[in-house]
Amino acid sequence: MPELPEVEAYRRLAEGALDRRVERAVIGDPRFVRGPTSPRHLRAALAGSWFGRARRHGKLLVLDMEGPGAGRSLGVRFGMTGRLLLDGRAGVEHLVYSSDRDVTAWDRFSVRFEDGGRLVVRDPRLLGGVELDPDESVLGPDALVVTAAELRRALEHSDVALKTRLMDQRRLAGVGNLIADEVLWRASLAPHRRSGSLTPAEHRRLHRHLRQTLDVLMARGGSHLGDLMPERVVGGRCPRDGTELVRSTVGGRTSWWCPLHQQ
DNA sequence: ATTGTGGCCTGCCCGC
DNA sequence: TGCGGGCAGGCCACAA
Repeated sequence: MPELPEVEAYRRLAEGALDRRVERAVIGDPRFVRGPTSPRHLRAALAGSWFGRARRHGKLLVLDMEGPGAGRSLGVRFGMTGRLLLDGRAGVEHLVYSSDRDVTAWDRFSVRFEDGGRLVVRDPRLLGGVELDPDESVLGPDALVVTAAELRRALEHSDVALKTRLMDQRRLAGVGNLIADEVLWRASLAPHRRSGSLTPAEHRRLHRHLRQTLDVLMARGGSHLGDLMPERVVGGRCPRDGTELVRSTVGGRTSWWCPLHQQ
């Protein structure tokens, strides 16, 4: 599913859409337009402009506009099944929990450029969305570049479960359910640990594994390519020590973890 | 302010 | 073979 590694791949793909004048935007499903802006207003804001920059903040892709719409930006969220295509090419080939089928009915939003190319957001389940001028100030530091001090500030002084806090996009932006399980497994920390209970050594360990895990998953090409992922099934075993994994719900999310080495 | 919960959305998988 | 129930989780509205 689109967590930070996928959205980063989408961002790189979207760089191929820069400096190409928009002929028109096509709203495939009005429900996909989020925020206070109407679909009609969004179309008007995009027509004739072009994107000058493709940025990523956590799981949010931000396309800064130039030309008539200079100063505005288009935010794209991919939910758990969203895919980005540019001129028919996909940013990510495979998405777990989504469908890899080529169904144009799932094209919820697209931008047609004057050169004839298209940037398409394809999302079977409509869990993503596009928003004009998304509020980025509500997002925590990006997980890919978060410093140890920032991560500690995001986690300390809280009785909430560690995993819940890691996935709170206002505290730390970019970590979703699969990556949270993978990082905690690598860092030997139990998902239900109180967020504020980490020792300085555990803070350092978690920060190191967060950065390392994101690097590994981006190199492998997806958030679903972690070492723990194949074992996130009934009867799955810890790849490190062979212990049968426990499945529980933490913060309303399905969590798999090793009861032996994650504490 | 912070935290928890339920609902949205729909393709896909499994069991009958 | 077709059918229906359950499942997946990011995000948001809402409640406490």
